[in-house]
Amino acid sequence: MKHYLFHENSAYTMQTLMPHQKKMRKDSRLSRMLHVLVHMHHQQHPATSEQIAQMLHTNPVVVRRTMAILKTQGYVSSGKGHGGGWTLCKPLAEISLLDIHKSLKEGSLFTIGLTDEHNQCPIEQAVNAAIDDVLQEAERLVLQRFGEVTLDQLASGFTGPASGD
Amino acid sequence: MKHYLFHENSAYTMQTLMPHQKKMRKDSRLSRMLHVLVHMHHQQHPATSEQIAQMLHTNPVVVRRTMAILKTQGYVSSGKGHGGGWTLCKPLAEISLLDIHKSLKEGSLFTIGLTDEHNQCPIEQAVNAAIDDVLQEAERLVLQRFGEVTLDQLASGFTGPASGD
DNA sequence: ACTTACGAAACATTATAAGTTACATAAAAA
DNA sequence: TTTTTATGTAACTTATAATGTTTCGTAAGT
Repeated sequence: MKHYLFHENSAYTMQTLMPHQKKMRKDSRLSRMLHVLVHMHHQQHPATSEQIAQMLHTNPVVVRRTMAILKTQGYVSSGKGHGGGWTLCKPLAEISLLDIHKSLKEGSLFTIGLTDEHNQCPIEQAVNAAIDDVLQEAERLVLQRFGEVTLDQLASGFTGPASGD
Repeated sequence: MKHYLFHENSAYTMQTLMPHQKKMRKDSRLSRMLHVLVHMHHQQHPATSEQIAQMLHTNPVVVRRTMAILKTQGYVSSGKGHGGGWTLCKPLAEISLLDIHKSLKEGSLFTIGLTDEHNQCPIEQAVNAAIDDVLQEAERLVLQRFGEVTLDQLASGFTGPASGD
């Protein structure tokens, strides 16, 4: 038989019912990599993982891990030893947000998931179809918009015509 | 000094560089609750957490936890003891996907996050603004679409005019 | 040779939905 | 009244993926 420790402050009800924002650990690799790539364009010499890590407030291993992905896609190259580091391989104008997003092979864009889709229940299927329709449409929109923005636009502070909304 | 055990199969490189889909634990509460609400409409007597749990392939506590949120919003009520359980309080036609989505107070819709937004770096700000613009537009789309679908439409297998696309 | 920097493995941390166990409480039935 | 049924809730566990960290190997330049 288990022994439970009970605290005075109610915990779960707070977390479940109270209207506060949840803060899931998000995938910030896209944001980070875009930031890095634009910076790289502004300097002539290679950027070391150490320097990039300081810029991103993280550590060099995390930087290498993510940059390695972009390397396989040909967006950056790396050099070892003195004077080594990361170098941009393409002009910013030829890299879109979509390119980097796809390179990072992030999983689903959404935190919302469907229930088991192999279920035979027609109601569940209708529910899943309805949600999925919407999410797929939204994803298409995101990918399209990402494809329209190239990194040179970010470099000059230009964020697109819909910026102000 | 730490001692490391090295295995034969390379692990990290596989996970980081190989193009396989990631499968994060998603928030399936929306899908589950919609499923439940439509089912509830099709039966006259209250549904117990136990029955619902079997339908959703989970357990009663998870059901109560999520249903409790919908209860605070007036979509369902609960009764204790014999003949108790959960009862639908509104006609399906008056409940939209958006209503339930908002009730669940899910955090950000997206798995993509921005890097620290208080940073002064104009490049980072431009990057974040560009990503955020797109995500906000996509979120507006999702909320709008969710608002257009009511649960009675799901009950009859109707998933909206954009279904086939 | 020495230093620098990437490459990579192994492990730790974090955050959140989901899952689970335990017990209290209320309501209907026996 | 006692028993059974069912919700209410706390506390704890698990699963998952990005992130963080330590350590060692390796290549390249000084």
